[in-house]
Amino acid sequence: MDTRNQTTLLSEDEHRDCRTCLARQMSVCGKIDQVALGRLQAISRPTLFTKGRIVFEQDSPLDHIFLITGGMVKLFRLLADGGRQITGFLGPGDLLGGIKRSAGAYCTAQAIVDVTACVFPRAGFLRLLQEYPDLCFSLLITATDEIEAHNDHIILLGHRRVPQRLAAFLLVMGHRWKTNGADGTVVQLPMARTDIADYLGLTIETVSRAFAEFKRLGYIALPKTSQAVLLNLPALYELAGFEDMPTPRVSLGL
Amino acid sequence: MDTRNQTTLLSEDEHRDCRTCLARQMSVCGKIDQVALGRLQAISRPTLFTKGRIVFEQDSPLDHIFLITGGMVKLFRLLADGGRQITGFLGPGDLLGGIKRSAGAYCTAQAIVDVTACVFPRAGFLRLLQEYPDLCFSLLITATDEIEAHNDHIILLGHRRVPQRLAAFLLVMGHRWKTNGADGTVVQLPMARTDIADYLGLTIETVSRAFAEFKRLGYIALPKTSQAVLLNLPALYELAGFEDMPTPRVSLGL
DNA sequence: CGTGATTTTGACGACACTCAAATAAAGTGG
DNA sequence: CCACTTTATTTGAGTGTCGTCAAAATCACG
Repeated sequence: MDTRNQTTLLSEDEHRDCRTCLARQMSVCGKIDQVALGRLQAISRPTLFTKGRIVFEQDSPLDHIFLITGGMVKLFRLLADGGRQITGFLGPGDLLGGIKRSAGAYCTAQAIVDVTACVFPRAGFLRLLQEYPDLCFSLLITATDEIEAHNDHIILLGHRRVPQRLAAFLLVMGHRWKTNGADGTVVQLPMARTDIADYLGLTIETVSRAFAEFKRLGYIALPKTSQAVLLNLPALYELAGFEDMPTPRVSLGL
Repeated sequence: MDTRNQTTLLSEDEHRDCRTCLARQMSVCGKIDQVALGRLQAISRPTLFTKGRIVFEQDSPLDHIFLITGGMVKLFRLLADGGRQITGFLGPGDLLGGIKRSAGAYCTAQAIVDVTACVFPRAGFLRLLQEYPDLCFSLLITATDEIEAHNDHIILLGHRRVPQRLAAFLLVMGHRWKTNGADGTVVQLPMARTDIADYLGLTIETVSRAFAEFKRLGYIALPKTSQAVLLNLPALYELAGFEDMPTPRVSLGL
């Protein structure tokens, strides 16, 4: 995969004003007053990360904070034994970067499609955090939301078998990345099978077989490998163990 | 197990002043100024939860916040299929409760030994959070620490086999609950095998077999079922995949 | 259209789960 | 304090799910 430095600043006309930003309505910057928002925008640099680009790398310094406005990023940690655990897929509205630490990122962040993000210098962002308690509180809520999401993932890995894991994955993906107008039954899967496997704690073969089984049962269709159509939502909900979908939230990547 | 209401306020002489509290040096209350600390102590009710007592229950309102000063609590979530995932074991310095929500606790918290805790009314605690940004920021750091700890747990469940999981569990337990003077080679295990199993995503039989195998290999000794002595730390570190132990931190339970 | 990477399918084996029984520990009442 | 009950843990035997290894098919890209 191409991981060359393909970071570019977006030109002025591409740099939408915060007031018209789609990500804002769901993210932390949508929960602060005009003054704080102005200060935030003043230190932000809208940036494009092309597909495959490493946003930041595990164990390397983290001097920036990123607020994703478009595209998708995967977070993963490489293990000593050569394994790889993907800890999350992040999209519009999600925050990632050095909120906690300026050195030794816990994991690597990589764009799986072209990604646009507001980039803040860590120092400036933390200064705003001190000046605007609302922003700090908003981040605290985001962080506790993230802990809850991680708890769901822990349950998935600790107590669910293959079909249950894939069903939950498809439903969450369809729900969180619902594109305007879509009802969540057409799920875009921009990540590779390897990524899904490493996210669900499985092998690619097992993931592939699970997809095939879902097709055979008529639960889904796969017009493309990167696109699933959910044909039997009740069955998938049943498998995933969802009574109702979790309320929309934003993630906080480290 | 006895889960009757055995909550009692500690008498005045048992209620140690914050200035002499052992938990304070590691917890959030150790990172705020004297004024904020005074306000915090003013609304705190030191409370005893006897062994087996439910501190709060999954899906029930959460009108309090708890700061553990002694003992150990387990957090778990009951699943629709009858399963149970333990998401964490909390001890002195750890926070739990309704920081995010006043209704619908994510999981149940239960004392596995007698537990002492400072109990704060949620409303009052949140008010202090707004008035003292330092406290809010301190909690944010605690929350991001917790996210990182959950990431470790996700890796454990997603990519580790049985011996690796148990080795990691024993080392973390020995490290985090190190009693004064001890070097972390004598590990207290106040939780049942079932709890360890549900924490590590295994069955009790598998956990028991793993303990037996570690004994056979001379890695550990089990003077009592609730106490392990680590005899071969290098081997356990190797298995757990730890280069060095994570730095001490406090947890944040929801 | 051809090349390389990704995904799918197949055969086989191992690790961890299930079921079942024995042993050990903890709690209870005389 | 001891016999008894109950609960927790250990040990054993057999099974199934998912991982491993290998090859074929499909997809992406120039």
